[in-house]
Amino acid sequence: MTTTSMKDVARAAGVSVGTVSNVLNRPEAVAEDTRSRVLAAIAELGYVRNDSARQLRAGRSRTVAVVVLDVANPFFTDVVRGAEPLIESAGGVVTVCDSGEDVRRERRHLEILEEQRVLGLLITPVDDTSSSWIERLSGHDIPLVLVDRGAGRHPHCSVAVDDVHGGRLAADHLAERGHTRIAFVGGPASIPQVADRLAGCREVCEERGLDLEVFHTAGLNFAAGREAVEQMLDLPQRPTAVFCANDLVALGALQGLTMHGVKVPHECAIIGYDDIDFAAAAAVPLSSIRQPRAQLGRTAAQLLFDEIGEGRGHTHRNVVFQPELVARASTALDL
Amino acid sequence: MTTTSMKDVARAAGVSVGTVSNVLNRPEAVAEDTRSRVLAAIAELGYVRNDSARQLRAGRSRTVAVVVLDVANPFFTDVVRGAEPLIESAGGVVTVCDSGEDVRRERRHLEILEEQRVLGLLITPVDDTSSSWIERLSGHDIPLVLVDRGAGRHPHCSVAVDDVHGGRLAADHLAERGHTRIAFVGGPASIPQVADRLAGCREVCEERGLDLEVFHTAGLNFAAGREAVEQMLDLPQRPTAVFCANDLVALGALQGLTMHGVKVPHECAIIGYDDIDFAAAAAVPLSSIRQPRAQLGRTAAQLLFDEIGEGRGHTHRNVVFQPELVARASTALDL
DNA sequence: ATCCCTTCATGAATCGATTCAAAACCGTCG
DNA sequence: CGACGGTTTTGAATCGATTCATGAAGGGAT
Repeated sequence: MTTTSMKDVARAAGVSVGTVSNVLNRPEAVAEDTRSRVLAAIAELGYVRNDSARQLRAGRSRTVAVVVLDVANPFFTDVVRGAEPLIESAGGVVTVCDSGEDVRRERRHLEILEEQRVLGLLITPVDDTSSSWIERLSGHDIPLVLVDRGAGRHPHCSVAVDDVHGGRLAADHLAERGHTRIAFVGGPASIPQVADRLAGCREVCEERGLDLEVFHTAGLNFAAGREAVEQMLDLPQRPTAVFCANDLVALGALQGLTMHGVKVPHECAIIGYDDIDFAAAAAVPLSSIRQPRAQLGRTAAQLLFDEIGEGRGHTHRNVVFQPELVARASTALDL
Repeated sequence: MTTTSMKDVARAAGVSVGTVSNVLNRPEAVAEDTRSRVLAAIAELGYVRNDSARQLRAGRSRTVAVVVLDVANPFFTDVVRGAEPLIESAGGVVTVCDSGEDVRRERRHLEILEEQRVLGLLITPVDDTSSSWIERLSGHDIPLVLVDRGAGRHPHCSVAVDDVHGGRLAADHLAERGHTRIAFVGGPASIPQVADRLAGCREVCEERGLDLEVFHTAGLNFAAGREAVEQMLDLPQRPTAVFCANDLVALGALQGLTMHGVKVPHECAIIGYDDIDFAAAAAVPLSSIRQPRAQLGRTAAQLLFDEIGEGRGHTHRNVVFQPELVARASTALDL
């Protein structure tokens, strides 16, 4: 090994390792000239602290992991961006893990994070089967906050958005625009956000007596939306409006419809969910249900550090935000 | 601490710690019933390996870090997706660091990664001042591969796309569509990709005698594109075509122009760079210069593991891909 | 019964930083 | 000169997993 350790620095500076450690961690407790001698040795040798050793001693790492469903979805990157400043200013290091909406990938990440003894966790669980693993981490004293998801009866902090309400907003909006045959596109159904948004939509459809056709997809991405509309177009009685579980799906649907010559919104309206930046810039500016993305992240980080700070005697908090409708051309009455 | 260590497991199973370690790392070297006794104890106590201790002993972590300019840019998430499978199948753990096109953030990440003794690094450097830090890591035996960027005379592996050629492709295309007043939008100029794309564009403009107006932006994002066109519209002699340094900027520009009632492509054409999925789905489907995103990531990971495997006697390889033009409506002659 | 060989298990040494009780040092005052 | 108080420095113990030389146990063969 060519790696230089504290021992080498100590030797070069003619002091003990304890002193080198002090220079790094409590410089004020070291005499002026000793300190500069040590710093010189550090620079000279190009010494770099070994984080593994520090962590081993400390028993915890400084890492806060954010486990998201899809890093390529701007919704989640915005959530992460919202959380970062607070974490970093608290001396933490952010690491983002992408579960890809796959329980097995999620579990692999959680295993690794547990082995790494992370400081804490912000997680959007893939589905309900995630919870046993989450309880496990929590039982091993790893503080965590559920993101974009209520805690239900589980003993955790959480920040969520009322997805059922969001689903209602979308359906109400379509109903008010005169649509009576509605398609819902999204999946897998095991993802709570998908289920809730659909539930809200379904409530409204039943209350108002609208037809609802559900298209379940394998994922919440571009391709899924494009494929779903292909199926939809084969239907004898084609829906006149599509509610997509998120904006990526909606943009895919929009592209699919356009490719088949179906005019949006005249022949088929579309509404998405999340209101990512791309929604407003789409071929037909996309109506959507907006969630406070950055605020979700910021609040989650806040709750996490509250929990870390308060320790055992901590009372969990569950914050719920309300989504809002953003109406654009894709559901306009006429252009 | 409530954390259980190997010692606890050893005691519970009535064996030595060495044996527990063997069960975990070379199960075939342990007798059947001893092994199951140990595994039972592990399950019973809910024991979880301490990665810090492992790493300390091993001298390296299993983490491969990917340092990108902007995680919210689909270009980079696609590059990461391309690299992941290979890294994970080699037993590595991927961590993504976002420099946000900011040298200071980049440096902070590099410091931390060095302290963590990462296994290797895939990095898209922010600018040339990054290189001193990169040399430092490299000097400390951390293998790294430059991504989306040639190594120049630096002793590293790299995978890049010929950005000068890409810039030429874009400018040639606009020229062939009859444009003679061209705007370039992108920045900061210190980002090599931006500089190269501009250089290629400039070459063509000089060869063909086209007017070129350059708008430097502070970042390569949506907002930057929108703001740049605001300035452009104030010009007495407005350009008839815009070449944007990437698709995010182009989408922003498209939105800005549309908001001001400028018809694309009739009154102003736009061409972007990267050909992200959203480009094809834009308000006006965006012409762009396509790069092999996933392949960039895959190749980079491949080179990294080659270097790790070959050790000291490794010869660096520099792979360069060629970009290609994807013409869509945003530069169409007429609709 | 002896010797050899194979298969398993042991436990001490090691990685590098942190911590803290104890020691060293220095100036001052009685 | 010795005692004392305050400031610095020391060095051994510690965190938890891995490694490897050593040894024990079991099985055949002679």
